[in-house]
Amino acid sequence: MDNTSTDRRQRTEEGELSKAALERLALCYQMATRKGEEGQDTVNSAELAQALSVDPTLVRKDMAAAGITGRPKVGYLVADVLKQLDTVLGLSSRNDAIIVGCGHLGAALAAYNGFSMYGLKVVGVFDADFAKVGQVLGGHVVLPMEKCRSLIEIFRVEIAILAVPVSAAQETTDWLVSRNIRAIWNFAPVQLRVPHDVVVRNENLAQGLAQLIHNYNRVKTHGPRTKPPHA
Amino acid sequence: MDNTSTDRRQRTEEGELSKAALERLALCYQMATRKGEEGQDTVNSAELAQALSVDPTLVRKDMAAAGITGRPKVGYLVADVLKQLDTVLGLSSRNDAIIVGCGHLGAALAAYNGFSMYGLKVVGVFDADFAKVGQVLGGHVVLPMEKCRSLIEIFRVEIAILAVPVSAAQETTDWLVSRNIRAIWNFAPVQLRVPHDVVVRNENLAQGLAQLIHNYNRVKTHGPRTKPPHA
DNA sequence: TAGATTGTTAATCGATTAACAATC
DNA sequence: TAGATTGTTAATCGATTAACAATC
Repeated sequence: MDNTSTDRRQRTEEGELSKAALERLALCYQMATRKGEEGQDTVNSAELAQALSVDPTLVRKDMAAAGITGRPKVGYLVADVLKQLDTVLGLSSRNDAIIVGCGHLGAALAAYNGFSMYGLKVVGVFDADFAKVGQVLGGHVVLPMEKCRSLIEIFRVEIAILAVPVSAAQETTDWLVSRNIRAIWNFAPVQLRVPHDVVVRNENLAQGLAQLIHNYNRVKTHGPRTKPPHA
Repeated sequence: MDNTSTDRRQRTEEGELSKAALERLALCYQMATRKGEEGQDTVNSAELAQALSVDPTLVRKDMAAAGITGRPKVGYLVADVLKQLDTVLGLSSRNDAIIVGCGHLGAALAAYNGFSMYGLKVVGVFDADFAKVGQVLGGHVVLPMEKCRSLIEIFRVEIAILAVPVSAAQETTDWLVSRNIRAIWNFAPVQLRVPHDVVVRNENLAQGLAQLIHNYNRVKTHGPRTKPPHA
């Protein structure tokens, strides 16, 4: 064969990754990071599949969709996986973000230092409650909402982490959108209404909990699923 | 037709709700709660569908699968929806749980008071780090791991909320499982290995973030999806 | 009654899996 | 070369949507 890797690069762009595929790829990224730390420089689809409890074919298909090519008999180069997924998952891009709402969850998020790994830099933390203004959370001084507008403009922030109560969520969202926020990581258990060009990711903890409890009760009553994931 | 509603009740049990369906139903539950608070006593599939950005038919199918019957021209009784979803989502069951790991996230979870709504009662909060032991978080005194075993036995706890670092996650899980924990709400970004009869729900924030950023970048580059959700 | 809304069956669509060819 | 592992095409499966009948 006469090509090395240059001409198949285009495919990367067109692949419409499904939500499920994206989740699996994020997991693959984590696995690959781990493998790298352990000194391995390749991973194969079987290992990844086992860790994700899915079919190896599916992993290979996801890899292909993400524009990652492996080598027969070898697997995927960890370096390739990390580099390409960096791009596909958009992890390599640097983005500024603000946190709005400093209840317990907002405070935890403000103090969480794992975001930087994903290219997110928190440049401001806001709360409407004056009692909270001035507190220091994870190196950030909590600012009043009045300051939010100018900060968004100065840093050209387009990403907001929303951790306000349900009652304020929609209103705050509308305000943020009108100030040019284009992506919202929503921790309030409401379905936000936003224009089509604004991206929302809901992190609905109550929903996650409900699902856990449901499955727990199901297993308790009916026993574990007949078909074990991948023993 | 000659039946009222008694004989179609059985169906409730067999319906294998998919993960996606479960998520939608959890959202329906929230919507119905809201409607109830606003004084409405019915909701129809169109309203719900709009709020969830899905097809009305899908809502009706989910309702049917959950064993909820509506009335033509009226919709679903809010009371019916809440009562039946209480059961289906297992919200009405009361369960004791422990929180393991009291970093920022664990602390936020310990202080979060929304769990009780879902029938979960936190009966103990633990950390391996002695520096954290004795702190009070949301009304709970942080206990050392040594106390964990007996507390699990005394309360017959089967649900654990895991908020330890990645490095400790699998080990802690193995320990908890050996002590008879049967459901784990996992906040560490690792895929835990557990026996088939143990239920795990992953709340992988990094994964959520990766997805948000990916979509944000996509929209920024290619513009919003051609097919608007449900304008 | 006429109209609105549910409930269900059939059609479509997309995602996963199986089979196998390609290739290092 | 023989064997392992990727990559791809075809088959299956499940979930969503469309069409329409049932019913309040």
